[in-house]
This record gives sequence, structure tokens and C-alpha cells, in this order.
Amino acid sequence: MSLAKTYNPKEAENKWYAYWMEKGFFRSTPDHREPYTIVMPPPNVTGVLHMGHMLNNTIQDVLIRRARMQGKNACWVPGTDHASIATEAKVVAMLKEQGIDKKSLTRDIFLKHAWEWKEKYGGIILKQLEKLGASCDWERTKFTMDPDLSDAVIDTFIRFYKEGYIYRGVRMVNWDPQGKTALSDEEVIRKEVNQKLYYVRYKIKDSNEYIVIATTRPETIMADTAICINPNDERYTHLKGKTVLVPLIDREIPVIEDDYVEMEFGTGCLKVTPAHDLNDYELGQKHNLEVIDILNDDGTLNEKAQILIGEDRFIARKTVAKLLEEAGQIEKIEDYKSQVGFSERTDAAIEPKLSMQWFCKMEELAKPALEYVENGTIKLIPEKFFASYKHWMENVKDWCISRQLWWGQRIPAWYNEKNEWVVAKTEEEAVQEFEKQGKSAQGIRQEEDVLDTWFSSGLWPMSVFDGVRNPDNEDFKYYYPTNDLVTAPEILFFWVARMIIMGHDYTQQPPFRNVYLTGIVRDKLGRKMSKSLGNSPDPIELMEQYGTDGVRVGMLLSSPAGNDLMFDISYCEQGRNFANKIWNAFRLVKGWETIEAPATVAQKSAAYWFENRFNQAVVEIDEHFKSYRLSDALMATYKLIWDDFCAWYLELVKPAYQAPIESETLATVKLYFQKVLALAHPFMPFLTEELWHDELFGERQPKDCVIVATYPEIRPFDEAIIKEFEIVQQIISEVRNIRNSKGISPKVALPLAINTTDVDLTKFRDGITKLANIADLSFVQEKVTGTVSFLAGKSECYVRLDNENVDIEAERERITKEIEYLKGFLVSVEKKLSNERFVQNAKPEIVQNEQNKKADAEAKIKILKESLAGLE
RNA sequence: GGAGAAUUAGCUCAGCUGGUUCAGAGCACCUGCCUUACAAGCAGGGGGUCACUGGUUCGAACCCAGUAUUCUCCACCA
Repeated sequence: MSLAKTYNPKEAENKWYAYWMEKGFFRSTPDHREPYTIVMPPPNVTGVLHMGHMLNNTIQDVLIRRARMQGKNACWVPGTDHASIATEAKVVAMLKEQGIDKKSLTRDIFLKHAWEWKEKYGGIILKQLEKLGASCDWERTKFTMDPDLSDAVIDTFIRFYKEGYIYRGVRMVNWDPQGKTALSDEEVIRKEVNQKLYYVRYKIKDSNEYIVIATTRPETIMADTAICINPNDERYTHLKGKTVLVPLIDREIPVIEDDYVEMEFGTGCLKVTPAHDLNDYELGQKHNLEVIDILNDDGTLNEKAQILIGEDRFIARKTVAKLLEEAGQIEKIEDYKSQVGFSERTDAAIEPKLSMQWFCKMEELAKPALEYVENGTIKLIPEKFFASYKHWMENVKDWCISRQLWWGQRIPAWYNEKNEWVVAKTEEEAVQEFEKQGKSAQGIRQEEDVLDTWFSSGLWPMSVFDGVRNPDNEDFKYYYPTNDLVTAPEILFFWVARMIIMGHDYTQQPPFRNVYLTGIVRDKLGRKMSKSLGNSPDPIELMEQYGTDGVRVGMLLSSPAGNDLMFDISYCEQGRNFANKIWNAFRLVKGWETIEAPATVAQKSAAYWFENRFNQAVVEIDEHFKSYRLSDALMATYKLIWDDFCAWYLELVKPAYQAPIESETLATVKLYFQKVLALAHPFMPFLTEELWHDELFGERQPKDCVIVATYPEIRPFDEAIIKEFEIVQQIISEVRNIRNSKGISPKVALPLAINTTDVDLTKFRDGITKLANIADLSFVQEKVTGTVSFLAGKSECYVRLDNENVDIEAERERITKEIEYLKGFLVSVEKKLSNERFVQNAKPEIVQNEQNKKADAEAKIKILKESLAGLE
């Protein structure tokens, strides 16, 4: 049977993933082996695979496959996140399309819809991960709202409450008027926005004067409860103790003094709106000001605004500006840029809002979490993220953990008829608790709010093994702490920090040892890939087009550790080409006829060289993996296979056209081929498995798969043979160069004499003859006249050419040029050596090195001069 | 406003403790080849004042200072 000329990934991909699953290779249960554990950052349950997931999960899969082949008990736990706000927003939108308003539903009915939605769309992204080849233990798949995981969340809330970390109180929080919920500080994204700075005139009571105040938010003037000036501002001394009128509504408010006000900014006067600005709130507290909240939960104005009731805040802003203008109370309007907070999930502009929320105290919890990273127990890769991690940990604020949503874990707090509350797991326990505290247990109802999604994600490395509720279970004891966490730097604080905090609080151990922070996938222009920009290719389509292995290789080639990656489709092409290269190397070997015979000297030499080169590469690759430089590890694999294996080793042993190959050599080739496949498998799982099972390599037992084959181990290697072969490569390359530059057909065999000094290259005689197409190869002791010569390592080589092929002039010029260069080089070296201070200060071996360089250059010049003379 | 990082070939990036692994890789490019594994290929080749300016040193892509540009994170100036 003849194989297709190009590799067709489709068949192999469908076949082998199913096969691996069937044979249970992804499964992991505790045993005597060393565990290697990764918990997958759970994608949003309603998510669809994007390039970021693709990168992230490819890296994890490479790590897990390699560990598995290295004999570790590799366990990769997949799962999804319930993503409170995002999912609830999607469900609300879906219901709206069906003409259903969330407000018209009870909590239970809404949740029923949400669960239906989750069942319908929840599995998509995990299916897509299968296409990528992700070798997760699917039987361990978890969802952050699975009963056991939710239970762990509730337990944790109670635990933290008992430990004194959780409290309830009225605070200024980030309010998302679209999601209609509070958010944590981390969920607020600040963006620079072009705004208008309105200079508004406030009339002074019982006077014709007015005072001008700059604001970007005229719609909030109805909530003003004071005007503030800096006590040292002489311009406004006359205003002290005065009362001013809020424009449009003429409410009377005092002028207060506080040096918080910057005299240089705006007009030096500040309108104080305690309900709608954090600073103003604090200022209001300090000066005992009234708080007038004029906004509804959805960002529309309420009756306290007195005017424009029911209008959206942004429409109201324009309307108020217009009204002020008409009333002659706008002095001027300037363009102004400022930072505005937006909801990370809904992208709605955040309103600072005063409300009753649940918080988690962070200061104390953060300390051990910082220590882990500081003392190296947890390594951040790359390290550059440590600085911002430290900064965040040292300046962490209390975490608002309550959300005014239904989708999520409902806070286990209970209220009685008097609105007193207790924290308890069940209603019964709540009753007991109330009674214990001597409070009424009548009219008990549960807290409406749910917990921040990240509160449950923070438990992920523990809760997937049921370690929160049952820390003594086998799985948890075996797999925890996990090894590597692969995630995006954007969620270092959201998620990574909180996992460390929670993990430590429960176990006094870190949840993982290494945190590999991947870059952000950007397009060629450096823009972040996003749906809204439409610049993100669909990973599934890419895989269809280039094959999964090709895309995996493409992703990794373009992703230096920790830096953003400029994704370019040409990387996928390169990956596809590489897969094809391996495929064709295989076709070559498969096509060989065999003759029962031992290997020739030349074949043995080639094999010996490749074996050592292979071992050398394995060491290099291992080092790259150790420092999490996956793209370098891949590139080293790529070069080993493409250059060393295909271009040199296979070419060296390749029999002449239609000639058979010696059986011993074929056996060796097959052996190395399999080793090379094993080395490539973590990067290109499908192609390697496909080839592994070809009859060329003999019969395979059902479980004899490359996915569980032995990963090449570190072995010593003979550097001398690698160096020697480099000389051979140079010689061949030079002869080809001469051929190329003189337009001599590769079919014309050239004579070659090699004058070796202290290297024996005779064992590569056949190889050189074949690859450089030499008619007559001789090893000589002295200079051969009438030749083109060059230097290859320590050998001088002469190619005797027919007279008509020799361009004496060109050759003379080439050699002269080279001599000139060497002379210049020699001058610089001699200059260095004659510098006394250099000889005195530099390390002896450096000086020795310079002397070697000098001798070397002199020898080369001598040879070249002789060559030049020989041209006459 | 604060902190951190980056700037090396057309592109994406390596370059560890200053000294032949110091100017590298892959891709792209140019030239020649449809040579029976592969044109998704083969052979060969040309590309760089290492952002700029000073300093330290016998010696700087590398260390220091400043400048410019870019990026990221953090931060409540109306």
C-alpha cells in the first residue's frame, strides 16, 4: 500500500482520540508512582473556545503528555466555571428574546431556566478541547456549581466567617447598573474616556454672585450636599460659611472647607456628592453631610433627583447640561480625558454606590500567600510578575464577595423577622443559632445574594479532589498540592492569588508549585484578539485547515514564555509543514527494500553520530522544559528532526535508487524513528500516534501506544563525534557552495582531496562522497595544486576542478578578500595582546584564547596564500 | 500619578556570571533546482552602528546614568 504524498490529519485525529479514550490513557487514580497534577483553569461554562484557550490548553497538554511518558502518574483535571455574572447576563438576554422579563420570574423558575441553558451549552467548550487533543481525565470533569463543589463553597464561607474574615456592612461599592450587582475592585476595568468638563455656576444664597464648579457628571448635581473649598485658597475666603443653591432644584447646601481639594484643578471648588463618588463619600463622612442617592439600581434617576425621574444617567447628563445652559448656568465646556471604570463582564460604566454587602478581610490572609512566592515555594514564570503580585498583596483591600444575582452559591446567612442575622449552613442550624443567641427565630429567610464566582474558583485545586469537605480522602492526599498551573496573567489576582490564600488557609500548603503565566494572544498588529474586533481566527477552523498538530506547533512556536504572542497564521503553516516533513520521512523509510546484511562502516558511523546528537538534543530539550521555555523545547525538537534526522542521518543511510538497505541499518533507523516520534509526541500527538502504529514498526499490542511510550531519557553523549561530524557537514556544504556559485550541476561529480591534520574523517568517506557527489575522494598529506581550497574545521580541503570550470580571477578575488579579512582580524587580536593592561587584568584563559585566535588566523592566512600562489 | 518591563535582521524572538557558542534562530526574502520521501520540498545565499547619548572597564548588545519610543499592571483628582 502506498501512502499519500502529504499528511492528511483528519483521519488520524478522529481515530486516535477515540482510541486513547477507549484505552483509558487519560485516566488517573492514585498509585505508587509520582503524581504530576494540573488543574485546568475552568473556562466559563457557556464559553466557546478562543485562541487564548487554545494556547493555554496546548501548553497544559504538552506538559501532561510529557510527564505521562516520563512515567509519572499524570492527572489533568478539566472542568467549567459557572461564571455568575456572565452566565446570568446571557440567560437574562435569552429570556428577553423569548419575551420573558427576569423580574417576572421567581428565583426558582429563573434558576431552572439557567440550568437548562447550562445543560444545553455547557459542554461545548469541553468538546472543543477534545479536538485539540487535550488528554484530560474526563471522568474527573467538574463544574463549580456541582453539589459537592457548591457545598465546599458554603463550608468555606462559614469557615471564613468563624475565623473572623467575613463581615457585612454598608460600604461604597462598585455597582454595575446593567448586571445590577456589586462587583469587586478587580472586576472593574478602567479605561480612558473622552468626556466633557462642565463649568457650572452655583448661585450663592442672598447674593447675585455665583461660584463656578467643574464637573464631568452634571447629572449628579441634584445629589450634591455641599460645596468644598480649600481653606488656604484666598480666592474663596469670602465664601466661607456661605450657603449655595444647587442649580435647577435650588436646594440649599453649605460651603465646607477641606484641604483635600486641589486648588490647581478646575476652579479649585468641588461639588460634594457623597452618594455617587467614593471620595465625596469619605468627605461627607468627615463633615457629616447628608447622603442623597438619586440613582436606581439600573442607573436611572429616582424621585430624589426631583427632575428627570426615570431617565437614564447618560441621557440625564445631556439633558441636565442643556437645562443648565438654558438657565445660563454653564460658564464653559471643555474637552477632558479621564479614567472611568467599566464592568469587566457587562462593560457597563460602574457607579460608585453605597450599599450593604458582604466582605472578606484580606490583609492577614494575604501575608502567607505573599510569603510563598517570596520564598520560592511557589514560582511565578516568568518572574517579572512577582513585582505586581507583591504590590497587590501588600495593598490588598477587602474583597466584596456578595453579588445581587441568582446564579451562584447563595450566601448561607439567615435573617429573622427583625432583620437580625446569623451565618449557618441550613435553616435548622440557623434557628438553633438564633435561639442560642437569644434572638427570635421567627420569619426566617435566607440571604438573597450569591457569592462572587471567584470565591468558588479560589477553591478549585482543592474542591476538584473534594479536599475542602474531606481532606483525608485518597485523591486529595495524593494529588495535592498540584504541580503546575497554566493561566493568563490577567487573572493573577482574581484567581491565582485567591487560590493560594484559600489553599493555605485550609492546608497550610500552596495549591501548586509553579505558575506558568502565558502571554496574551494578539494579532499581527499587536491588538488583543477579541470577538468585537473580529480579529480572532476560530481555532476549530484553524485545526480543520492545518491539522491539530500543525496548529499546536504553530501556537507554541509563536509563544515565548510569558510574553504576549503575535499570532500569525504562517506559524500554523510551519507546523503543518513540519508534520508533513515527518510524514514523508516515514514514507521514505517505509519504501525501502531490505537485504539481510550487517551495517556498513559508513552506516555505523552515521548511526553513532546521530545517537550522540540525539542524546545531546534530549539534554537541551530537557533544560528548556525545566525553565518552561516550551517554544525553545519545540524548536530544538524541530531542528533535531528536520535537520539532523531527515537532512543528515536519513540521507547518509539512504540506499541508492531502488537498491535495498542493509537489514541491520534499517533496524537502527526504525529504532531512532520511534525515539524521535516519542520526543515529538507531546507537541504532535496525532501524527506521532498514527505513525507509531504502522506495520513498519512491527506488531503492536493494543496498549503499546506512543502516548504511553517511554520519553527519551537523559544520557551522556560523545561531544567529539558531534564536532567531527560538523567538519564533515562543512565540507559537504562548501562543495555544494562551489557547485552552486559556479553553476555546476549537482549531477556532475567533482573530485575532492581532504588534507586532514589531526582529525580522522575516513569513516565518513562514503557519506561525503554521496552527499557532496564526489567522483574521487582522497585523504592526502599535502597540498594538491591547481585547486579550489577551503577550510573546514581543522581540515583543509581541495576541490580539483576542470579548467573550464575554474574562474581563476574570481577565485583569486575570493581568496584575497578572505585574507584581507583575516589580516584585519589579526590586527585586532594583536592589539589586544600587546595591551599590557589586558594581559594583566584579563583571566588567563581569556588571554590564552586570544593567543589561540592569533595562531589560528596566522595559519589560515598561510594556507590561503599558498592557495593563491597555486592559482598561477 | 506610581510601579514594572521592553527596544537586537523585513517579521517574531534567543543571547545566562561583561571576553569565539557574540552578533544568533525560525519564518520571510534572493538565486538555482519538479534530484523517485517531501515544491508543505532540496541546495546555496544576502540581511543588523544590538533605540539614542554619555559613563564604568584593558574590553560593553550585556553593567550604570540620562533621553526617546512602546507595552503591561496599579491608582479616587472633581
